[in-house]
Amino acid sequence: MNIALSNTSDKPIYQQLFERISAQILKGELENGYCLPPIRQAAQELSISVITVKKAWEELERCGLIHTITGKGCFVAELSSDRKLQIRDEMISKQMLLDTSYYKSFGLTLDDVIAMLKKVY
Amino acid sequence: MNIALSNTSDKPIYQQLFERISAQILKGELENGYCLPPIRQAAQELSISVITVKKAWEELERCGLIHTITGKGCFVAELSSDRKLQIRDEMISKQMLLDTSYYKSFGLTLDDVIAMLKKVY
DNA sequence: TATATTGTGCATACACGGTATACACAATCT
DNA sequence: AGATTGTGTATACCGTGTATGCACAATATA
Repeated sequence: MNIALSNTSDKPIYQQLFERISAQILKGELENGYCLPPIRQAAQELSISVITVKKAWEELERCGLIHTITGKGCFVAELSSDRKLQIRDEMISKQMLLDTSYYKSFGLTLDDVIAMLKKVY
Repeated sequence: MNIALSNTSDKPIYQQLFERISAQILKGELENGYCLPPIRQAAQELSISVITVKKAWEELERCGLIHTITGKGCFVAELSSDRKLQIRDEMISKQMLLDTSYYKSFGLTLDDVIAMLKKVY
């Protein structure tokens, strides 16, 4: 649970937590079958509420990234590398759709965005 | 005031309104010196509260896109085309910085993002 | 000058989401 | 049986977004 959370961020804590863990899973930093720390322990380590951790875990389960067994714990799902890439692309492209609609509303073309992206990235 | 607002959007109404107006100004659809409708009238037309309109107008003023004269109204600032492009790029790149940090956290390279962008845009 | 219009400021209120605490219950492990 | 872990629920607090209403300041107009 080496995760830095910001309470001043525009994003809620459970969202930040979800994004961090899902990124770790999809990048293979958390192995298939790995048992996540108990929600109480995670809550204590991160100095947040159990409910907040739970919410993040629920999001992970909804995305098929972990599976939960009551009384045992929460485990990283068994996913192939290809499947992980697929899920990652789905998540990113979904977000990118929102991001680009903003760019478009200001009249930017694809080339405009790419040019600006090269400066920023 | 031909603006469609969504109350189910993730973004607050005043934010949506701000983005729409600022885009119209920066694209030159609203001419320099143009007088925006009175906040009460705008509120009524859009079926929202005066405060919400006010908040959007304040954001516009903070960005230097309009100037307000108490008792007269709110007017589109006198900006050159170059200045408008500059402001636009500042606004977009600022947002893009946040967007890309999300992409990066999932391990995407610049080429990854560009490739996905071409599909989505 | 008087009235209307417009922007400003403040008080109040409500809804919702995010967060926290605490307790009880279910499932599992030892 | 007792400890651990996940689940569910009730309660509460706070900040933000939103709405309503009223009073005030500045301007325009008759």
